[in-house]
Amino acid sequence: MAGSLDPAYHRQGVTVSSSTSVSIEIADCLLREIMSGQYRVGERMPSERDLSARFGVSRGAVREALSQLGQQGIIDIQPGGVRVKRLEEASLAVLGPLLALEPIPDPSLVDQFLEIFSVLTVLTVKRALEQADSEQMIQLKKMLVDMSHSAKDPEAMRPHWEAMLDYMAGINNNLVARLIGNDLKAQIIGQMMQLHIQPSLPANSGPELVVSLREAFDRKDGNAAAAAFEKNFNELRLAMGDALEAMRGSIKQQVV
Amino acid sequence: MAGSLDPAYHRQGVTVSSSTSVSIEIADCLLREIMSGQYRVGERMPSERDLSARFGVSRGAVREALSQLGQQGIIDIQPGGVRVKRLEEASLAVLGPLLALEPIPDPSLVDQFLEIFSVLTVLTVKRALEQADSEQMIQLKKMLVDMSHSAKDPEAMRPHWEAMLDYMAGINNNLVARLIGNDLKAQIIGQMMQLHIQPSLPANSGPELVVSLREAFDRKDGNAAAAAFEKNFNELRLAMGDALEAMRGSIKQQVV
DNA sequence: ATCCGTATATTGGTCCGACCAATTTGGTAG
DNA sequence: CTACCAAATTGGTCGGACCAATATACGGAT
Repeated sequence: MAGSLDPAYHRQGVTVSSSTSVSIEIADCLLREIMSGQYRVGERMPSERDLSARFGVSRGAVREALSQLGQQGIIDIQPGGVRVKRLEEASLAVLGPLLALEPIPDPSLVDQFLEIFSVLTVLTVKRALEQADSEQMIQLKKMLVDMSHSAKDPEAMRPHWEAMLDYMAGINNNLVARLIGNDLKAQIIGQMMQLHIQPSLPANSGPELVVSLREAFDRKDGNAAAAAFEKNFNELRLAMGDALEAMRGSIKQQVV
Repeated sequence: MAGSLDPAYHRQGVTVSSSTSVSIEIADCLLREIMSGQYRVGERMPSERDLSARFGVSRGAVREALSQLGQQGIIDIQPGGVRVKRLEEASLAVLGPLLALEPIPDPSLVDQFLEIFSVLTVLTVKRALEQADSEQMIQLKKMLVDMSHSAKDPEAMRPHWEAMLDYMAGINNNLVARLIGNDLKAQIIGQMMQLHIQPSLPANSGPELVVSLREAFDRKDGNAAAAAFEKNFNELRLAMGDALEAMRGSIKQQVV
């Protein structure tokens, strides 16, 4: 029974998005098995043929699944056998699947993500203000005005928040930072949205950010603007931690 | 002829590592075509069947190649057709192939990488010293002593440098930072090593780092240690830029 | 008993041909 | 011009087959 993939499960799918291909399911299942320590690091995994037999799918599907895990850097796939690598050797692409393993994302992992995201954002903001020309500064101030209109409502403010950071990322044309940001957003924020996790920020958080940014923009002070965002991120980290802990507490109710 | 993959090319391979599988070659070729703007963003690419016919390989191989590019986030692969995405939407995994497209890595891209790597390292160092227990501090000081013995030779110092950062990454157990670091190292540093790019740091760079770190370690001052590494990174960025420019200048000689 | 080289078995990489389901596309009727 | 429907296209999967590289087990030499 272990690891079998009966048609019913295949059709249904756990979440609303039932458009999971077989290979993705296999990859997810294998990732779970690896993370549960079922295969020791460095040890050989079952062959593609064995896996295809065990899951009742074709070898091609298993192959695609293994290819995904290989690109995520959690297995080393070579002629002669597939070997499990240490998690520390993996690629950033494992983060998403890793968080998806449990219904509630690991709070510490989310906090780690936010810390990194904060640092990258701070750098982007700093550089953006340093490099912005007068026209871009006008645009930024314009966006800040739009943002100020919904500063009291964190949920309504977020689109403006994201738009401004995206615009700044465009000014500070650092492709590496952008790519990392894409990965982090795609892998984590997407899941948080799916779970409807809405951390409750302090009521004065938004207005304070707007005020600090206005001042920083007027002086074209990158460090000040960066500090404002950093403060905002720190508040977000605290709120997110509380929100996740709250969800953890209420999960038993859902199970019943 | 365009885009064909004759057996001779397959056998030979450009670099020393001739163990490139067909699917990887296809992926590389397609990436070049995409980056050269051959397919407009959002537009449909040739079908898997067309590509397999054009390259003279099986559809399975093309499929694996497309799967790789899909995981790198540069194409969106759905039933109905494969579409090209914007580079800004891609994943961090494209960095390696992107740098490998040209014989000499793009200096500005390398500098962007170093800036990000610097920021992440600074954070890691700061947190590591904040969280280190007494035993770990002893180990750090021990590593610093080893480092000081080869401080004058940048090349001999690098292993100690990496070992210390790796140990600090272990103390500051931030998996996200670690995974990003893995990706960046694997994708960029590997290629730099392969090209034997050795930026010439200022002679006093190493000793200065050692002195600053010793002082910071004694005070268990994370900010000071982080600042020392940041200074070191800034010097590295300058030196790396010079080295790459020099290589760019001498490349014409190689071509002749 | 230990070590080492060879032969066999296993494994990943590729190929071919086929079918299905979803999407796209084009045309047709309103 | 729009809305809708049917055919063509496309990705996803399947099964079987062969090859080259690797791993493993066996047998001989020390």
